[in-house]
Amino acid sequence: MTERFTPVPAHVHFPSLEEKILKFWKENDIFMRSVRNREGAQPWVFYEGPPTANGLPHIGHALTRAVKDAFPRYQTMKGRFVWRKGGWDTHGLPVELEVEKMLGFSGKQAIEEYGIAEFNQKCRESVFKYVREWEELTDRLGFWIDLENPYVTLDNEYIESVWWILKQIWEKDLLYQGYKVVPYCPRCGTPLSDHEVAQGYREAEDPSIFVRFPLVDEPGTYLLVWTTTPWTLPGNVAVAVHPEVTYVMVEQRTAGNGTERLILAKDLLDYALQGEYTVVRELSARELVGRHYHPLYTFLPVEKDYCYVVEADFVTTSEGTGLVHIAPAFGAEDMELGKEYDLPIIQTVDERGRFISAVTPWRGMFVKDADPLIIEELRRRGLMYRATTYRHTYPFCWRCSTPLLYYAKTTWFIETTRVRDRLLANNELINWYPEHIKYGRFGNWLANNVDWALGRDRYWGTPLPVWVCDQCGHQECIGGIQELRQKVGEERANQYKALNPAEMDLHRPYIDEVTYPCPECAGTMRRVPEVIDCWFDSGAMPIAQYHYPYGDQEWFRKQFPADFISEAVDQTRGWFYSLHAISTLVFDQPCFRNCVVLGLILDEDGEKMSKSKGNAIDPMEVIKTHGADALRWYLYTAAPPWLERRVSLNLIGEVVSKFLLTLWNTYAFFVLYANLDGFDPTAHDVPVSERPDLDRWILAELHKLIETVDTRMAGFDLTGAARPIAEFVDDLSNWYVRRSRRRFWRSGENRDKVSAYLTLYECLVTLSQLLAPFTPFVAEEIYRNLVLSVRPDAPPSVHMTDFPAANRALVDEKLIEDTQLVMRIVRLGHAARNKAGIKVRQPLAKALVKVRTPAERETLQRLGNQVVDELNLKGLELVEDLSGIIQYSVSGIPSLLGKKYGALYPKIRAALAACNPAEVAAKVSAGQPVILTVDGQEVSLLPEELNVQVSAADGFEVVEEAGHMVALDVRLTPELINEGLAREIIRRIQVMRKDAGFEVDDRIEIYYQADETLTRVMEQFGDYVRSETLAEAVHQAPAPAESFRASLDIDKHPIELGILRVA
RNA sequence: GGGCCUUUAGCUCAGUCGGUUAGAGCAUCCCUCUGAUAAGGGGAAGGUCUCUGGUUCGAGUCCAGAAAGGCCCA
Repeated sequence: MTERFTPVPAHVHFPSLEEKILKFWKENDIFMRSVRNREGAQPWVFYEGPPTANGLPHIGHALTRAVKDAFPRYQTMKGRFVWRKGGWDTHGLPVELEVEKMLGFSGKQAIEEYGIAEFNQKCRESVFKYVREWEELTDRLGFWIDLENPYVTLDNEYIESVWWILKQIWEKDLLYQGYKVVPYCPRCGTPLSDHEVAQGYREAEDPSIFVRFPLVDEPGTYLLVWTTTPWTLPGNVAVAVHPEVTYVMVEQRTAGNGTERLILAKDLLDYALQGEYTVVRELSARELVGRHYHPLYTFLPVEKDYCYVVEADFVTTSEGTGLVHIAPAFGAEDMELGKEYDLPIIQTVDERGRFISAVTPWRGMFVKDADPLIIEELRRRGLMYRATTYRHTYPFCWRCSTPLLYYAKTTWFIETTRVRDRLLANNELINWYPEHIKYGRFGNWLANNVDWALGRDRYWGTPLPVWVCDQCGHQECIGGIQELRQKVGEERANQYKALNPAEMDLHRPYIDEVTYPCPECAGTMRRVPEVIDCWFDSGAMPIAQYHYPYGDQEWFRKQFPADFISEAVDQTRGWFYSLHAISTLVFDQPCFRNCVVLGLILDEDGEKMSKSKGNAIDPMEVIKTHGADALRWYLYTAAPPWLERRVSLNLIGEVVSKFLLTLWNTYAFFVLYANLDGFDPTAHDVPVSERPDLDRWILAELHKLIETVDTRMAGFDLTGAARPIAEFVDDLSNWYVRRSRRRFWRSGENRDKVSAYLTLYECLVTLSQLLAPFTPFVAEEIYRNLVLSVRPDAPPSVHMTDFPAANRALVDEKLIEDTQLVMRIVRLGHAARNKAGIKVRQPLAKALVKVRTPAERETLQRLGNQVVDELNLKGLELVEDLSGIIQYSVSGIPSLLGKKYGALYPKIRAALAACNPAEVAAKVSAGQPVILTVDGQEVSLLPEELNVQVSAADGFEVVEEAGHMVALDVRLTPELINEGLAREIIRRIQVMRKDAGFEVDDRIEIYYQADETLTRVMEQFGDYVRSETLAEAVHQAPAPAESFRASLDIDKHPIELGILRVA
């Protein structure tokens, strides 16, 4: 007989199975077909956040990719057209630094000597260094995304679109050059944007110094000023006080036995001062404002009035002295304040972070290195009051770890502060998962928005397309290649490598060569030297990935904005912001409607995984050990995606044994028996209403599950969707199949068996579809075997099918509840057996069951056969009253009584404990109230407010839970004992069949020799033994030599058994 | 210094509206079932629900504060 379904091995190696499925997908182009299948349907737009392939992917990337995959697969099955274009981020400082490291460079000078062209060529090669590993992980994890036609941020077309965007911003007059304090990396020689700074905060130990600033009009009196950056003192131009802080003047003895007077905030006396002091008097801020002090340094000539006390709201009294040193060149707030008071800006530091030559004592020194020398110098001059150190978090360059300087320089900005309200308004239209990101992390960030520092004084990046006249300073922003060619002139354009179509490269240094005549004067237009922040590149991807507006505009409009994006939480101020900002700047609308923010992955010890710690788990290793489905399932179910979670090989292995194998074996069970029976699911139909309770129950659960999964996936709740599937698989395997097994074993055709097959078949096929977005491999395998084996015209892949639709009519909630009751009674019965120490194989006469309500009683009358069967009983009695074999104890139900009686409840509880429980129980079962006197007050407790518990037994074993009670009759008769022995013999023979390697449907002959007891059992239960073991004959005779034999001891009775396969 | 998140058994996680004895899986131990199963069932052991205070008849749950860890900002 040929098998209808491909036989399923009981032992499965998921990684190999997945390789097979991958091959199938590839050979049949299933991914693209699943996408194209929905062509013309409403698009559901997904954006890929581009990774940089100059580092190896780690487990966190596996999480991101697993999440990014599940929703598009689901939406595709829901009928949406989900285009999935891959992308690579290729520009920026991280890339340059890798190359610098490789070449052994330590700064910009080395790069310029090496040659920008050669350096950028190396960058270009470096960004795809690990692209194969990235592709392998992507592919092997089953992340369906088009990596054959990805967008790449270094492509000329991509750059052209970025230029177009910049021009839009330029035309709105939001792109400007400003002299501002920016976070600046002196090693990289470039300012960083806020979101880059955000990447690099670390604990650091800095000087903490209290410096005397001598007042001009009051010799011997000093402003006591605190700072952690001594190197900024040569740039000092003012001291700020808070208008509402109370200041004091104190007197202290000096080392030279004289006295001095210090001024500082009253609240900070203890923080700042050492030794004894006397308070001379209090001063208001107003008394201090405007008073001049002697400049600490005069390295640079100053023409404006400076070195006096000013007011500022940002002064705090949480630390320091309440007097803040102001150096506009080295602090954003200082710069603002400087503008307000028209203070000079004293720039004492060059672009490499070293003192300029005018700062004679420390010229050429890196400023941080000069700190101790400055402290020493101040000490010599008697201006240092106190110098210690201070631990705090301080920003470092996110890639090269150099401490950043806040440093005033000229650079390019996007005036995002002018669209702040729009940024906030557009954020209102975004659904964040988890929700708190919206007004928390992201919303706060937007509310505190500062202008986007766009320019980078670097080499490998999108060149800033601004040309400036070398004569008159006229500026133009170029928004496209054609536009630039026209400015230059077609003929000349082709002479530039940057513009010649044959070898076009818009990067530096080639673009720097392109000049054209100034339209305003006789000068020459030359490009500014900057490249732009690479975060702008990635934020431009919705537009630039389709080369908008130069590419297919209609396509772009269909693919904007995104329905869904997802990245880790560290992208809040990174990619999420750059997407949102650009979209708001250009189109004034949000760029994505739903954003799933992912938490970090921790190792087994809860430590953050990082390459440097060496505790990172290689995702490919996990996949090779347990498979991609197992990894994916773990990531979906272990915790909601936004929580950090721990990952280990063991935890993922658990998924295999607990979930995947349970599913697999249910599937294997179906195929095994369906093949034996030649069952064809397309050839039968039994209306669900005519199927047995068990079938209708699992179908009710199934359709309820469909609804749950569907709703939750639509609401981006991955974990909420996935976990119930695991519960269903457990129910299906451990209750439905377990309870239905015998129905499949029956020979011949009958309606009950057909019902069972149809039901299990529907469950498995539906499961394969529900699971397709989560565990795409095993889902595919099950689907293809179960469906294509009988319906060759069905879609060739589960991923090309429609997501199942729930049939509400089948969701019989009552039946679901009823079955839960049966399961509970069975559980109590097992507990009772266990308590009595009687194994399930030993039949028992009966169980007495007491339930809580007439409805439950009715349920058990209907479904009690399942209890009898499961507990190996001869009968079940539903009883109202178990007096005689039980004892009672009584308690109130707090949720009811507490609410009703409030503070009296504890006393009621005590009074109840003093009552005779049997009497109370009798009243309760009679439906009468129990009347107590508490605190001289008569209290009437209703039966439903009381809980009666039972215990003890005599010839019975009783287990009770929440009003349900099972009393097991544990008295054994010789009949029952013999039947138990028969079951034991059957089990031993079954084990022998398995050991002998017989097939499940092989027929056998049994030979036995035994003592008197077992011989009698074999005679009495011979037919039973025969039918259970598929034996055609039972011989009381020595087993032939060719049979499979065993000498056994059953309950101290010896038996010799032999089994022989019948041809 | 500020914002947000997390904290429940050795590990991974549930815990609804405040309500009886705080649950499940893994791991350990005992028992058991089994011709689908690497599974299932019953039990033992394992808990200061991070801590302190408050509200309440009653707090894992609500409120306030603190601690630890994480992320982000200054």
